[in-house]
Amino acid sequence: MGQLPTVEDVARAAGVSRQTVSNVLNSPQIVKPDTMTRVKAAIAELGYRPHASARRLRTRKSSTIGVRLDPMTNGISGSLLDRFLHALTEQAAERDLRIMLFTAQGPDGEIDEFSRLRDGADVDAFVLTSTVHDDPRTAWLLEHDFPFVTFGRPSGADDRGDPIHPWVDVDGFSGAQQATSHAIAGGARRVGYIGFADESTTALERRAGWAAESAQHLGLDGAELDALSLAVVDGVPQGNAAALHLLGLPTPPDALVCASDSLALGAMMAAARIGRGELTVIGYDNTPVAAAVGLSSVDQPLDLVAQSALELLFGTSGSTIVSRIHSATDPLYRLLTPTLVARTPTQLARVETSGSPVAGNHNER
Amino acid sequence: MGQLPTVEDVARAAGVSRQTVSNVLNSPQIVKPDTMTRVKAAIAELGYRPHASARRLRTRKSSTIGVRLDPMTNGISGSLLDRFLHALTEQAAERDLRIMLFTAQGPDGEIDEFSRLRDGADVDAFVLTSTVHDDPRTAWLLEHDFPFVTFGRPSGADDRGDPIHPWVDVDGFSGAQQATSHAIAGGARRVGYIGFADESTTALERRAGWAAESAQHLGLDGAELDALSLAVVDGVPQGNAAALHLLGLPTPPDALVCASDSLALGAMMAAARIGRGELTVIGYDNTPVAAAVGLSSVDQPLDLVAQSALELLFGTSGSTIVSRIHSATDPLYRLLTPTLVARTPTQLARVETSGSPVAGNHNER
DNA sequence: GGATTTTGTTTGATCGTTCAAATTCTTGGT
DNA sequence: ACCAAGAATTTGAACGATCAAACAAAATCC
Repeated sequence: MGQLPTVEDVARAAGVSRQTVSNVLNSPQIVKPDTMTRVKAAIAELGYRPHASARRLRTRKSSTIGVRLDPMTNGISGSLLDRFLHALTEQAAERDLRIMLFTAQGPDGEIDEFSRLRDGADVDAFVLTSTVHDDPRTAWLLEHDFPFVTFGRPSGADDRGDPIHPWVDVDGFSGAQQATSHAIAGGARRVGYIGFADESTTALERRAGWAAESAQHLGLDGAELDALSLAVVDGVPQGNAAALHLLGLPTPPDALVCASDSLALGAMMAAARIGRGELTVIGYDNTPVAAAVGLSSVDQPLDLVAQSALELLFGTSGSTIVSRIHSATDPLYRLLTPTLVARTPTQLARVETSGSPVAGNHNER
Repeated sequence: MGQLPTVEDVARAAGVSRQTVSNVLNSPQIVKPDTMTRVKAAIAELGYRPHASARRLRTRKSSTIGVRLDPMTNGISGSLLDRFLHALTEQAAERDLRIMLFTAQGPDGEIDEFSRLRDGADVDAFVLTSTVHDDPRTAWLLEHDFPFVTFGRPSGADDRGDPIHPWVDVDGFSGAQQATSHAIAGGARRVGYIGFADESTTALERRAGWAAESAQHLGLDGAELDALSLAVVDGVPQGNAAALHLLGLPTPPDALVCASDSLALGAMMAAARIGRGELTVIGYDNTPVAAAVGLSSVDQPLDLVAQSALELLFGTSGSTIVSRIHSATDPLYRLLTPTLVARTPTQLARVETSGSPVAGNHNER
């Protein structure tokens, strides 16, 4: 077994020319059925596979998508992006696309990498995650007219009517609304909300979803809603503290909707501790932790997000970049709807049944 | 701005030949300082970057490492592999290597992908994770003489004296030992252990580390150790149940070492519920969850794992595969030592101080 | 100083594929 | 039967880089 077989070898074995072999692979419709089978047999027998780099050199496309691996571990919810990466890799495989990872220090470093990967013809497009307002990365890519999609809508702009670039996102309004609705269906009359302190679209949307549902079905006004909600930094301790605060109010909430599973986990623990283990707590992102502790959570359809992202770049099938003109029938974005995964808290449910709530205790040292 | 510049363009601009430009990039030491600067200036001015695919075609190397993205989300601990992926990507970037992801259904599908990526010259080597006993993947790669490293030692074989392939692993014995030692230092006299039910090297090692430390410093014999330990499937509910069992014994343990953070989280909750919130519980893998709930945990040095993996493939520097001959001075494996991250359970500790209000601000609007 | 090595640079060939144009084979109409 | 038009296939060139060998220039030797 010396060299790997090339088109030349296959051609000789099948008694045809190079180009016909190439046609069998790339333009099957123009080759006669007869020779088709003959060539295919030769390919199978020799175990031929096209040399990816040679093809890329000639066609000037890499069939590869660049994705930056975010250096910061975003705590529990960080796994969301990892799950997205999984989904993207799988969806990409179905189109014979590959995912190439890279890292970079800050936005400037990332733009450097963009430039390097573009000039080296390493990737055909980028998928960006965790974009921010006025992101310099999207600006650079737009300026250099290089294909990309973002997971997360461009904040601030008119992202629906006239999006400045393709994006995919999951409707946070709907997610929070569903969570709230579920709490109400479970008998809650006052649903509290623990959200993010930042001004991101995500943060605003989710709170708005909770507020709208609460206003419509529980008849709460703005002031009451403000009293029932808190905006904090994401994290378990923060969720814990926030829940303790809300539950300590004169008229405390009888359910809690949280903007992340981290916050929800903290809230869950707080509730259990002060003897309110029965309290409905709903998280967001449906992370493994939520599944592990039996926490209801809003699930983002990451498979669909990945699929939609590829559709925006490559069309409904194939692996060739489509230059997209924004049209009414075929918008430049996809807004997907999340679903609520309802769970019964296996862990903490036992707390209430096992009698007295625990006064947890000091750890020495 | 028409075409991207090529070596030809740079050569013309600098008044030299193609090859000299190539030498400046690949063999800087053989080119005269004078022309060197001239060529470099031309490169900078034209913004030239080598075309990766063309180079790959000629050199028959891709400077790319293939990594399979495991389809199953391994619960809380699954993020360990994601963190490894981050580390690997960063380490690879320092050597101008890239990571290419792929997915596959089962070992056979993965071998298919190996074959495809190898034949297409897409990757120079593979990094394998979560290998199993008699793994067909390593067998295939060895048979086809394709470079690879595994994260995780080949179980069963004489992995140290005469390893059948390069591997990197983290010493589970030491990790469990450190965890146990830490518990003893905290005053524990009977340290319980909740481990994995499978027969993997990992499972055996970690238990052995705990057992050795307990035997040496607490004077426990085999029977006592058996009574203090339990082997279960990984997961929060399992950890919970196991902890309840152990803590319900006539002479219960006064600390628990667990083989994963999932188990530890379950154990922690169980302890808190039955009024033993002060119980020392130690997890494994130092996942975000552990950090979030303030759980001491054994941290695997994933940066070092990644770095070592690349060293085994490419030597101490550079991006060219080295065919390695096993020698005593330069072993074919790396066994790394984990470290214990000691934490005080922030969540449960805060209960006792109980009063302190919320850190977050109210949401205005 | 001339022969010999060392060092630096250039030229043709090549990697494996697809494109573009040229060629041969089919088909069908009159 | 003939010729035009289409279908199927073949041939030369090109993608952008590096390799190998040839060449020119400078440094070393006796």
